[in-house]
Amino acid sequence: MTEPHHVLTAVAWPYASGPRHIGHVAGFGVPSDVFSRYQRMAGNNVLMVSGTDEHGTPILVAADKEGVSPRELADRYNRVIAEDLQALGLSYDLFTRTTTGNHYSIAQGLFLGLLDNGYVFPRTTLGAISPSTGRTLPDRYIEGTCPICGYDGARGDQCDNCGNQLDPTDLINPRSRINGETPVFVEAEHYFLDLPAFAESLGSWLQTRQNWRPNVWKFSMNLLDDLKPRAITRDLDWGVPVPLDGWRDRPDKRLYVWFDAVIGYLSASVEWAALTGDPDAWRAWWQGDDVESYYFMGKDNIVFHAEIWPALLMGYSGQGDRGGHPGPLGALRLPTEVVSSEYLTVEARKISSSRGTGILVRDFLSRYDADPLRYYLAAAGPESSDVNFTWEEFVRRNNDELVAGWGNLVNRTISMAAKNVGAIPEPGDLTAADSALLATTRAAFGTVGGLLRRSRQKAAIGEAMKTVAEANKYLSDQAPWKLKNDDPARMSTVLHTALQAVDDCKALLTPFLPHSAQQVHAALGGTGTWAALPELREIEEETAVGSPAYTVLMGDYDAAGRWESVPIRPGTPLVPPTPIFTKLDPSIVSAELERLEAGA
RNA sequence: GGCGGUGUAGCUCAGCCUGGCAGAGCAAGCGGCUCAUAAUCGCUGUGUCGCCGGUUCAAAUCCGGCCACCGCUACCA
Repeated sequence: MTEPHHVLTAVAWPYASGPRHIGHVAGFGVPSDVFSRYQRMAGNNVLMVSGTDEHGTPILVAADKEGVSPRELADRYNRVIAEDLQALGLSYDLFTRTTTGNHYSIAQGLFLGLLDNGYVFPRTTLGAISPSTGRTLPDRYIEGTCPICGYDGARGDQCDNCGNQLDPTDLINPRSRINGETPVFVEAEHYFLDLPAFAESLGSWLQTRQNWRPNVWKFSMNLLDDLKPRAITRDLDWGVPVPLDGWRDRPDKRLYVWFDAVIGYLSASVEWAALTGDPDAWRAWWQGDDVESYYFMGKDNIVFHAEIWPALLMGYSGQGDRGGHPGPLGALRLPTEVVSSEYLTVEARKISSSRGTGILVRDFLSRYDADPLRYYLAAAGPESSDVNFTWEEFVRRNNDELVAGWGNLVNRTISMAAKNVGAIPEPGDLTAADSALLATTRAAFGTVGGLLRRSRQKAAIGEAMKTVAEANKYLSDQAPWKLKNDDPARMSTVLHTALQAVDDCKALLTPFLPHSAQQVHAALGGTGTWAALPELREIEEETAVGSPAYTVLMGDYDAAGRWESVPIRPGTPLVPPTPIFTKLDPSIVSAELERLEAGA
């Protein structure tokens, strides 16, 4: 791998039907940010993009329920979600939304490119329609009596009682779950993506991707066995218009939300380039020879990122089984890796059946800091299997690992140096123990970095915390507090060495804990920004859906710290620090459990 | 039904791809230190590695079968 190169971090788009819970950010948010921050520190050119996914039936249903327009609902939750992600310190180069004029035109451009290359075709299908609204009624919004087992609450796609898959036309007495009315089944013309026309090209591409997490790769390979054409338009009045004569102005035909949502990675990249004043800048992350792209999501999204999105990119680029030619934007690069997480459950044993309630990000951050949550999710997140979040474990990890391990190391080291020297002390000759500690922290940059490049984040933060333990052990062994009177020169050397180790640990932990890394940076006498944070910015633009302005998350992250041991400067003034992490009282566990039981 | 994942110490999990005396952290016990948010450092115990069978000199690891739980199954996004 030649460095520096261009790294696209493509983060799954949260659906703007409501506020998101910590399970969502465990799957896509924190892992993608840890990865991006590391890649930037390692000197690569990172573009991290995402946004809120704002089309589709669930948003219409939620909006109707509240008596607001879908746009108003999307506005509200776009704002809530963007603020939550900002509070977590997720370093998006652009977090935008799917209801921008730019996104509409890019999505339509991909549709036309695919049509032009023959990978999209029209077909008449029988679909369920809500008679009162004329909108497509997805299978899951239809319920009725199961024709197989007689269960009355069967859904249009599957019976929860007997587990059989159903077709909504099979149901006895079908009715809409939204308003109880009887759906009508009508023939309608829709466009389909010809997935079977990608069977060979997807298969040979996946064969080159065997370094993915094994479950993701196997799952993707299995999908190839049963590729069927998939509808990419719907009978809806909310979404991206279909860019064809006779369709464009129809209020009841839109691109299907999954189709426009995955295109968001590309449209957000283009939007970012336009916002930064260089409209072609996005091409470096989509068309260069040194491009790597990593897609972060929960496991329910594998099919879209390992199958459908690559098919769209191939089709547009003229690289499907039937060939073709690149669309107006040019040929586009396929994903380097699809990094999928499993699921985070919350207090599963105690709460599970009650209502499946989660913990909202906003709720969590109103009472606790972002870094302890980031720490928990990085150290104990659903990286390779489902994991269960418990408040007891959260308190333990915060108190015993963050506060007692890392926070205390920072505090004791800087306090001692500040009180006894008042500055970073000069080192004398290093003993074997001094050199060994520094060699350990320096080596950790290679170890931790290697694990992060391979999406092994739990192991990576474990290795970083191991260096913290080494530094604590070094202080116990060298006992600089005993040297104050007898050998002040040796004390200075020990403190210098320990402070250097703290500075190295700070760098190693920065991808995981940006907020506290910045505090440690300042406590060590550093100035300026070490770990940059995202900010909300207002964008003025006439969009296709009539909104004069919208909010995005952006940031300037390039000036931040480097992934290497940087020598500290003796003489830098130090003052006794204030603790960077807050110890939590164990009583919060029962308080939070009660809050959960109350069914927020 | 099909596909994928998970099952290892009291708890949370790593190890399995590439077989070699069963690991880490926490909790528990003992001791040291006192710079630090009573934080820290050292020592100590713990296992039918879900079950049954196979391959092998050797299996948590490879193969077959079974059980339990979780997820996906394409019109939720």
